[in-house]
Amino acid sequence: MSDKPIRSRNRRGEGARLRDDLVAAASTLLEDLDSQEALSLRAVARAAGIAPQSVYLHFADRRELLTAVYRVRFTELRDALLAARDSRPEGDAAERLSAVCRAYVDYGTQHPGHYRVLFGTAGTPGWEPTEPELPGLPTFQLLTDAAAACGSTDPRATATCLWAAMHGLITLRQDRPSFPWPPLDTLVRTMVGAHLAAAR
Amino acid sequence: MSDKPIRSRNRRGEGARLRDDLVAAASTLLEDLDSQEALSLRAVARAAGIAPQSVYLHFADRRELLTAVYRVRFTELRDALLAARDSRPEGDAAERLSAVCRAYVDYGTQHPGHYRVLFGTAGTPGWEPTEPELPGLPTFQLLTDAAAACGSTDPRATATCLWAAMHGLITLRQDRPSFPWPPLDTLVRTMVGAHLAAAR
DNA sequence: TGTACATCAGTGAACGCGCGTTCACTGATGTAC
DNA sequence: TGTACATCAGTGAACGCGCGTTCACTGATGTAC
Repeated sequence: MSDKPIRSRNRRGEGARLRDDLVAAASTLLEDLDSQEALSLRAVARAAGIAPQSVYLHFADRRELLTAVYRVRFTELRDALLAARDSRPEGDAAERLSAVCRAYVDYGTQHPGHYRVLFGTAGTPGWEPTEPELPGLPTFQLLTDAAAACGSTDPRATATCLWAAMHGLITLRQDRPSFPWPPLDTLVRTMVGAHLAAAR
Repeated sequence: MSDKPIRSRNRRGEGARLRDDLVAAASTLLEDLDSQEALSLRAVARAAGIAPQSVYLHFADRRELLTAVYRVRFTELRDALLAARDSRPEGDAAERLSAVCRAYVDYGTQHPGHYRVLFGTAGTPGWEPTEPELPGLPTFQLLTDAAAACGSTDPRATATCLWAAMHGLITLRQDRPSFPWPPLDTLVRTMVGAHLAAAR
């Protein structure tokens, strides 16, 4: 129950290590929280074994720490989707679309806390609506391209619907575990299958 | 900027009015919050023009107040869906399904704060996973029946996918307003149309 | 009809809590001379 | 090779805040006699 885990001071010149430790500690804590708003800077400091004010050595404020976590998670998800896309031969468009969707749903259901950092209720820390750069867009393009390859007449609408369906499935399943959910496999096949049927 | 709006004490025997006022004040505040966790009992008391401890005259704790709001919202949504279903002749199954979905998405996009109380991240206050009664199930049945009438081979999977898609659409649109969303009409038509195509 | 009293609809004051953040500081360690 | 010193990696102590909740209370009002 000690809130002072043994943690030795970094050597001179290696202070930046604490930054990584803080991001890691925040990630771990976020796994068990309902939203990033529930993560306190002091809890991160406790988990990392340092004084609360030491967080300010590496982050200007709480928000900046959360943005750092966000960047790590976003890269993770993008890599998972790219790997799924490239695991299928170019020719089989329907299989490729299914694989990408499956990877997205898997990431969300297997790492609910990580997923919530990316797409949780309170928006994305550090990426305000005013910010011109939309980090998710290139990744979303991956879905649009896959839908287009399947013959969708409106690939952007199809991709948006699939994204919404997968996001809804991930979050509802997590938030309402007592609902009698059909198996994940069935659901993903049903949602992708429906849009494939409409494209034909 | 006064936090003491004029509010006259209820007459003897009419103390229950405060209860309604509190639910109304909480509802108004929740319209502008990201989740029910962000709603404080003290803020509700301020909005209602009473002392914080007076909330305890009608609710055992903060959670019970939120449950009361939840009940109001759930009835609202159910009535909206029933009205949409009954606005179409029995024969046209596809139109009925579309109307119900359209009503659900409309409720969610027109009252984002209310919708979040019902299906927000942190779960439903007062309905724990352990509780046997699932208040949403009869309402969900409405969607399943409509899907079955359209000829779906697995109405429960179809209804679940549609629910997830609509939920995802509502929440993502709200949380990521800077994403280039296609028009709502197009999206609802695309998602319902896809499942209708698969059912044929 | 008058009055004592019970009840009702609240309030005043306070509690301990965790929070984000600021300021001044300390002690170890590498480096210039 | 020795030492003064600058830098680095943090900490100690404190701030004001809003929170949920508890306890004892007050003053108006309806009612029984």
